[in-house]
Amino acid sequence: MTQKSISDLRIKILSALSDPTRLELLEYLSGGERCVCEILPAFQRSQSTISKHLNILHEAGILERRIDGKRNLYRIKDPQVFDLIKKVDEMALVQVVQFAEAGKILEKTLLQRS
Amino acid sequence: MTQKSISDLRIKILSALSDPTRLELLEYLSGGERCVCEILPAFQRSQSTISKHLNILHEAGILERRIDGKRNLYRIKDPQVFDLIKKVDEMALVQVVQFAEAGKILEKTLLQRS
DNA sequence: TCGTCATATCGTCATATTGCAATAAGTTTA
DNA sequence: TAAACTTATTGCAATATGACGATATGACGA
Repeated sequence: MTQKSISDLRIKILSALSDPTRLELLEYLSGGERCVCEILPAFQRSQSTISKHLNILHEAGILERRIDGKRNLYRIKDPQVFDLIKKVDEMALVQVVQFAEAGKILEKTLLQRS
Repeated sequence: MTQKSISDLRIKILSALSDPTRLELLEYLSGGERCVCEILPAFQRSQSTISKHLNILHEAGILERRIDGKRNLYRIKDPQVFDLIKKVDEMALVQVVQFAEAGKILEKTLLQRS
């Protein structure tokens, strides 16, 4: 049976989110359930690549899949994932701001010297 | 100059967190600033491996490094990282619970059939 | 200045990940 | 049942990652 320890799961979730295409997929699916046929034209990737990315998100328990006739529909399973991404963005933003401030201080220093 | 787009940064942050050793390092450092010489004996990994992991966390802006004499001290730079990990754990927990519940339902069904 | 301590960095191997084209599998339609 | 659709899966090449031992670097003490 598949081991489902919290530690393994959190690595799985974090790894699933560590890819730009997959983050874009989540953003796309934030608009609601979509079938692969709708997703494909929205992304500049091969069908197999998109399918695999969707599967990785599904395996991580982030997406849910539903089959309807010949279509496979994916949707966000746990919206908490967006809180998580928001948190990451906050952290990233702090760094961008710090970087910008460092630039200003450098600029000021150079001006004072001149 | 290093490009610092939010998108790149969030992938960097998420990738940095997608490794069990690095998550353990963060937990270890939640106790406060520690030098590498203290960290090493607490982990079953080679010195070069730990050093690299610390550097990845540093590059992602999660750790801060301070040199004091011949020692290198690392500490958590942005404690928000723990909120983030907590959020991941919540998501992981939901899945574990769902998994357990599914097991119970299965069990109940089997009992009813017998 | 030499040796030692503490740590980073390099070179290398094994493994994982990502991307694509090709193919398979399951549904619907003719 | 065959053909057409839709999507997953497979097989590979290219690249990234993680681990380790070996080596380099930088600070301190003798």
